[in-house]
This record gives sequence, C-alpha cells and structure tokens, in this order.
Amino acid sequence: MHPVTSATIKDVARVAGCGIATASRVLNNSGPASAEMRERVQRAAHDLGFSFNAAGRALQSRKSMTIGCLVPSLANPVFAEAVQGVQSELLGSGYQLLISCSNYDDDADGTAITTLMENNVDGIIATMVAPDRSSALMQAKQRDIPVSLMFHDPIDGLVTAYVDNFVAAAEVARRFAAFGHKRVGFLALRFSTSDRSRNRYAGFHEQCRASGLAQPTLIEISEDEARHPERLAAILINYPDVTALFASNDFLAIAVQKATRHLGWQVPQDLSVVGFDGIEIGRLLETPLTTIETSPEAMGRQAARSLLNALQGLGLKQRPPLPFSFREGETLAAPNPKRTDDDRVAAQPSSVPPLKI
Amino acid sequence: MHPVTSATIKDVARVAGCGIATASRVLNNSGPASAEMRERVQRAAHDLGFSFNAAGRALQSRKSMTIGCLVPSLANPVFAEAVQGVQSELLGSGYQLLISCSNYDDDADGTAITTLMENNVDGIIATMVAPDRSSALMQAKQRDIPVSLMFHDPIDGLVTAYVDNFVAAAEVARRFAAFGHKRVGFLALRFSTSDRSRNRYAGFHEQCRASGLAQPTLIEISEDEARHPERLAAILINYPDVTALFASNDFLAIAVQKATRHLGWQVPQDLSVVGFDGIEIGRLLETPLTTIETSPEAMGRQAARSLLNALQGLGLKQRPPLPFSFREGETLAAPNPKRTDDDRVAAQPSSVPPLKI
DNA sequence: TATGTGAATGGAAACGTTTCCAATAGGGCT
DNA sequence: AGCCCTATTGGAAACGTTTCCATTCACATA
Repeated sequence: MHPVTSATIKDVARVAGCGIATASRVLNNSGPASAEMRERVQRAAHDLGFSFNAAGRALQSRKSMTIGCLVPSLANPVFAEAVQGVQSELLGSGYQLLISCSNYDDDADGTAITTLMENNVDGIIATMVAPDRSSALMQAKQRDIPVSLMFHDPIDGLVTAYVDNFVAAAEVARRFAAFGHKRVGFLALRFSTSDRSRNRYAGFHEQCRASGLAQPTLIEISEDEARHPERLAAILINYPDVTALFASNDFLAIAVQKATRHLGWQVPQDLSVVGFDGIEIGRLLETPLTTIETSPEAMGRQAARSLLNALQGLGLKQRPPLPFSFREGETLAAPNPKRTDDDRVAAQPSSVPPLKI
Repeated sequence: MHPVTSATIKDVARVAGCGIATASRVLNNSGPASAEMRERVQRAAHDLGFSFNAAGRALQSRKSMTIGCLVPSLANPVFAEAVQGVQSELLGSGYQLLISCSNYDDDADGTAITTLMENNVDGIIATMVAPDRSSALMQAKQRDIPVSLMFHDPIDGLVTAYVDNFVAAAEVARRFAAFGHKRVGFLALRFSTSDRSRNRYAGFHEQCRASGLAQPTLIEISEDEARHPERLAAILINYPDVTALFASNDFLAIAVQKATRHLGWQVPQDLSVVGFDGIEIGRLLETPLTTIETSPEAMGRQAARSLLNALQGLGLKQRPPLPFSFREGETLAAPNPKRTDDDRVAAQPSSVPPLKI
C-alpha cells in the first residue's frame, strides 16, 4: 500500500494540485488556506501516507525537536528511573530523547555534550561529574541551548532538579543522635566524582557536629569492594567503634547488610545502617532498609518540564528542591551497649566514655 | 573564542580559500586533495571550531546516524541495563541513540516505532508487546530499515538477541523435580503482554510433564498485587499445596519472599522460590535468591552489534541465543514434608499421595 | 609540438522543508 | 468603470551537506 520510499511534501503538493508553500501551510496549520484547499491537501497527504522528514525540517527551522540527555549510567536504577521520568514528561510534546552515558567519566561527559550539540539538540538534560567546570556545557549556554540538570545541588547559573542532599543527610545525623549513637560513619562510593555524595557528607558532618556526635568517619570504597561482601566486611571490621553507618546510596547500604553477616553482626543490633535514594527493593528486604526516600522519576519529570518551558520561551527557572522523606525501616536502632563497649575498649582508647544504658 | 552560531563548511571553505566541495572532501577524507590543501582546510576548520551539522548531513546523505530504541520501561532495571548495553556498543560507532518507552502498551509500541521512522532512524532495536503483529515494524522492514529485537524469542523474519526462555525455564522444572517437589507453581506478571513470560511458562510446563510433576499452577497477578506483600500473601495462601514457585522475574521472586513472611512461612523450608533474570540485588539478600542468571547488558550489546553489522552492509544475521546459568542461591530446597502433608490434606484431596520422607 | 593522462579542484544540483514576498483574484467602495 | 483592500496562492531562496561532473593544470608520451 505505502510506497517503499516515503512521500515528500512536494508529492503532496503535486497530488493536491497546489504549490509547496500552500501544502506546507495547510499541513502545519501555519497560514491561510481556503476550506477547499485544506481538504484537498489533507486528502492528498493521507492518500500518500505522507509524514514530515525530520531532517529537512531540522535543517530549515534550526530546531531538531530533539532533547539530549546525559547520565552517568543506565545500569544504576536511580538514573534509569530519572530518564524514564524525562521520557514520560516529553511524551506528546513532540520532542524526542537522545541518550548518552558517561560511565562516570569526566572526559566522556564533555565529548557527550559536544556530540549532543553537533546533533543539534534543542535542549540538554544532564547529570555529570562536574557540570560547573564543563566547558562543553558552557558552550551550550553560549549558544542559547537551555540546560537542565538532575540530581545536582544548585550551581551558579545552572537550573537543576534535585533534593537537598545537605538537609536530607542532616536528617540522618539527627536520627542517629536521637537513637543515642555516638560514633557514626559515612560510607561512600565515588566520593571524588559525585557532588551529591560530597554534599551528603557535608550535611551529615555538619549535623553530627550540631548534635554533639563525634566527627563522622568517612569510609570510601571502590566499586569492586562494594560488589564483594567479604571485601566490604574486611573493611568494616576496621571500624569497630562505629555503631551507625550512613551509606551514600541504598545499594551500598544493602551491601553493608550482607557484609555484616560475614562478620556475624546483626543489623541493626550491632550496626545501624541507613541508605539514600529509597529504591523499591529496600522495602522487600527481610530487614527493610531505613533510608532517605527520593523520587528519581520526579527529578526527571521536573528537569524535563523546566526544559520544555524554556523551549516555549517561558524562561528557565530554578524550582525549589524536590521533597524527600525519611523512610522508617528496621535497620536503625539504638546502639548495642555490649558490642560497643567490648569492641571499643578492645580496639582503641576512645575519648568518648563507654555507654551505660 | 568560539562564535555563538557555529561555523559551516562554507565558512571553512572561504577561510581556507577553496571550494566547498574540496573542503568537504578533506574533512570527510572522501576524495583527493593535495597535502597543502589538506593542511589549509584542516587549519581553517580548527580555527573556526567547525563541526558538521547533523541535519544538513542527514538531509543530503539520507542517513541520520541515529538508531531508535524502544523498550517497555526504563524503570525495569532489566531493560535499563539492556539499553546501557546498546549504548556502550554504539559508543564510537558514530551512531546516536534515540530512546522511546511504551509502558507495556501495544498501541504505544506502534506509534513509537512510527515516530522513530519519522525521525529517520537508520535502524531500530526494540522490545515490544507483540513485534510479530506490529504493522509499524512491518513498514520499517519494507523500507529496509534494519530491525533487531531484544529479549524476544525468535520470530519469523526478525532477528533477536535473547536467552532461550523455554530451555531456561525447563531447567527450573528439572531442579524442582530433583529436589522432590511434586506440586509447583508459576507466578506471572503481565502474562498476556509478555511472550517471554509465556515462553517461560511453556518450557516450565513441558519439563514438569517430562519430569513427572503435576501440571504447574499458573498464578497471574497484577502489578499492584506484586507491590503489596500483604496482598500477594493473600493470594499465595490459596495455593497451600504448592511447595515450589517459579516467579517469572526476580522482583516477583523477592516479593514472594517478603509475602511469605506475612504468612509465617520460611523460604525455602515452607516454600521454595526461584526467579528469573539474575539481578544483582538477589545475591545480597539475607537468603540469596536462586534464579536463572542472564545478562541484559549482553543482549543489548548483541542487538546493537547485529544492527551495526547490518548497517555496514554485512547483512542482518540471527545469532544463537545468549547463555544463561542457574544461580544456586538459598531459596530452593527440598519440600518440607510436614507442611506439605498437613496443608495438602487439609486443603484438598490430591491425586498425589502424601510424601513420606 | 601536439596529444593524452591523471590528479586536483570548484560549480552547481539535490536532499525536504519553511517562509518571505510577489502575484493574483475577488469584492466592496467611490 | 476605476480603484483599493484583503484573502489566497505559488515561486523561489535558504538551511548545510554531499557528490556528480566539468574544468584546469602539469606532465609524460608519441
């Protein structure tokens, strides 16, 4: 029925017996046309199975109707969900989504942004290692390509959809303090390449201070260590006096739970663990994960919405941070005085007197 | 430094003092040019910060250097990982990835494919509700746009990257039989819209027969039921004689574990559970999930590779199914004779005599 | 010297669209 | 009848490329 090679607007004009300009006007509803002409053009377009050629359009109108999206990785469900959010917000807007992944690599970030720009994307949504010092991103701004970030805390001149990592992390410290923990730790992956992780630590650190806790121990591990519970266990055993651990994401928190089993520790009796993100699976664990619950999907949606507004000429506006909530699981409890005593005394002299409860 | 609006090849030619054709030849390495001319053009291009305009290229060459990818959802990590695989395989090939999600909707599948074609994608990678009867996909084939599927078992005329769901599921039945299970069940989500799920059931069913098990009970649940353990528990309680459950994916299997806790059952003592997919988190559970381990990432890679080959004119060839492995977790064990006896006798008369072990 | 060869080069068409602008026609006015 | 105004309409340029083809030129050959 339909031809192998699709019809062009020229074909439509020919069949409708009119000029190309007229056909274009009718098909785009972008100018005057008599009712009869409308009818003829519509009919011809339908009969020919006409559809616009995006390349021709893009070339002429200097709009590709395409939005570029750069995330570190789709293997991380947090980012995958965010992209899903972007995608669903874009649905019906006429914009298509061009995807790129950096694998947490700073250089890859730059080339990806450049590639997106070469593809004439009309806007960019990104989560990067260091958006603040990305020259490629600067160039995008210079060319008036609107940019909307996800997950990043606000950075000068860049709009972002985010949760307030500092405040959220502070909440965790507050909870730790409320349960009577004295020595707590922060477990991080990719600390150097994630401003989120750093901001969480900052908020956590600050509130520990404010709540009278000892300065939290920063434990940074490699991806490999995160994946092998026995290796993670070998690390955790070096911090026997830490009674509560704040993991910079839920995966890490779950890995910690696994690792503690190698050590014969119980969560939360011997070690409290709190995660960040609020991934669904955390609820289904035998010991449901206590965590900061966020909605990556909502971040994606907000970033997309901001961008769409900007593309409609409404300006690019920073919105307030998205809400988070403290999800009460079962991995946070008061410290076990016994273990704390024994281990701490055995392991090292401490400035904090042993708890007597 | 760089101009707000980027330089065109015309500018390069002007600065280099040559014709557009020559500049194009040099920049593309697509024709003769003297060493001196090469130098001049390269230099001009560099000085101007020139980069090709994808739209102009696409229009002229009728190649968009873009590949369309359609998956049901990125919120499902299995698909997200597959897309990640596609993405990484495409990296460096010069092709960009245009993404679309259908949310498991048949109609959305069709319009998504059509939209991708309107965007002149050079190839399509897809996982759909029903690729075999998608007229949009037919059209793509007619227009000689290569199509490569993911996850689907082979369908006439369509190349796919997959694991043999039938064989893999049969392996589960074999294991169930080896442990002495007699009455087993298959738990499915979206059975009607997933050929994968159906093929798994078919293989499971067939091997149950071959191994002398009773015909497996098919339990189909809604997404909502999957998400609420208590609701899932209410369903499971209706099948007291089932001692082993094969869940059509890992999430479901984990949800079942959660649900059994509501019922006071122990996994695997009171109920064995086996999943499908082999998601990472399954290993980290307190009771590690027994499952069929697959690599969605590898599927994505293979699908992308096949497509790239086709785009290089090497033809689109069906490759053998990707390997899977049976991951021994701790959620599969011999049935508990006590519970089995009591429940079965109490619940209903059975053609299978009570076990005496 | 005339001729043929090959390499290097540039002009111009074409890809499919939008849009500026001019042309046409119909209708109401003086 | 002559004229202006408005609503339709179509021609053609432009967007940035690639590529066909013709031109030019240097050089070797007869």
